[in-house]
Amino acid sequence: MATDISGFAALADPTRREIYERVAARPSSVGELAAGLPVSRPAVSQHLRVLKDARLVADEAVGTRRVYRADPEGLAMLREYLDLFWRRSLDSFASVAEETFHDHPDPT
Amino acid sequence: MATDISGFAALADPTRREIYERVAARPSSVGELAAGLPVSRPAVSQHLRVLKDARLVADEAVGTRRVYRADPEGLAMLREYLDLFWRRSLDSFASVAEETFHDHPDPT
DNA sequence: GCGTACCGTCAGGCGTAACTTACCGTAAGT
DNA sequence: ACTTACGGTAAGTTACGCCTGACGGTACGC
Repeated sequence: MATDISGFAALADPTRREIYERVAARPSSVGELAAGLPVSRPAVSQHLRVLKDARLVADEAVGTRRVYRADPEGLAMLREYLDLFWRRSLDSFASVAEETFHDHPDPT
Repeated sequence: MATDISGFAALADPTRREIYERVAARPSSVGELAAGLPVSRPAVSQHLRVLKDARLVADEAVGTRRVYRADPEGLAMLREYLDLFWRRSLDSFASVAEETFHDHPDPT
C-alpha cells in the first residue's frame, strides 16, 4: 500500500540515521561508510537494507562496489504524513489558544 | 540541546503511532484510548509518556482524569529535520537526472 | 585460471523495548 | 470518612532489534 511509513523506524536508530545523513551528504559505498563508523561492515550493510526498504536510499552497482545515494521517495512519504498531522496539531493548539484568549482577553 | 529528535523512535512503534493519531484527531483521556485499543491501560500510559517526552503530545489534568492533546512542538522538530535533507535529496536526484539527460538528451 | 577486493547473508548472542499484572496515590461523590 | 473512578509506577516476562564473526558470491586485476 502507499502509506507504508516504515521510515520512522528506519530513522529511529542513531547509527542508521548517521548513515543516512552521510549518504545524503555524498553518495558512498558500504566500505567507505563502515570505515568512518564504529560498527562493522555487515552492520552497515544491514542498516542500508532497512533504509532501502523504506525508500530512503537507493543503490547502484559500480563494478564490485555498490554506491548508495539518498532517495527522495521515502522522505516524501514521511513529509506528507507529518504535514497531515501538522494541520490538526495547529488546529488543536489554536483551540487551546482561543480558550486561553477567552480567559485572558487582550493581556496587553 | 534543541536537536533532540527522539520523535522518530516515538513514531516508530505502530501502537504508539496509532495512539498519536487518535490524540491528534481528538484530545482524549487514557481510559478512552485504552478502550479502543488491543493493549492494556498501563501500556497506553507508557506510550503516552514516550510521546510526551518527544513533545508530540501534551497532557492536562482535568479532575481525576488526564486529557492528552497533540503538541506541535515535537512535530515541528521532525519537520525541520526532514526539510533539511529534503533539499539535499533533491540535489542528489537532480544530479542523477542530469547524468541521465546527458546519456539520453531529449528522448521525445 | 587464480588471487584479490568488495559486498550480501546467515546464525547466534545480547541488550532493550513492549506488554501484562499488581500495587499505590489522588480526586470526586455520597 | 468511605467508596469509586482514574491513572502513573514497579516488577517480571517475552519479543524484537542491533551487532559480530563466518561464509558464499560476483567483478576486476595479474
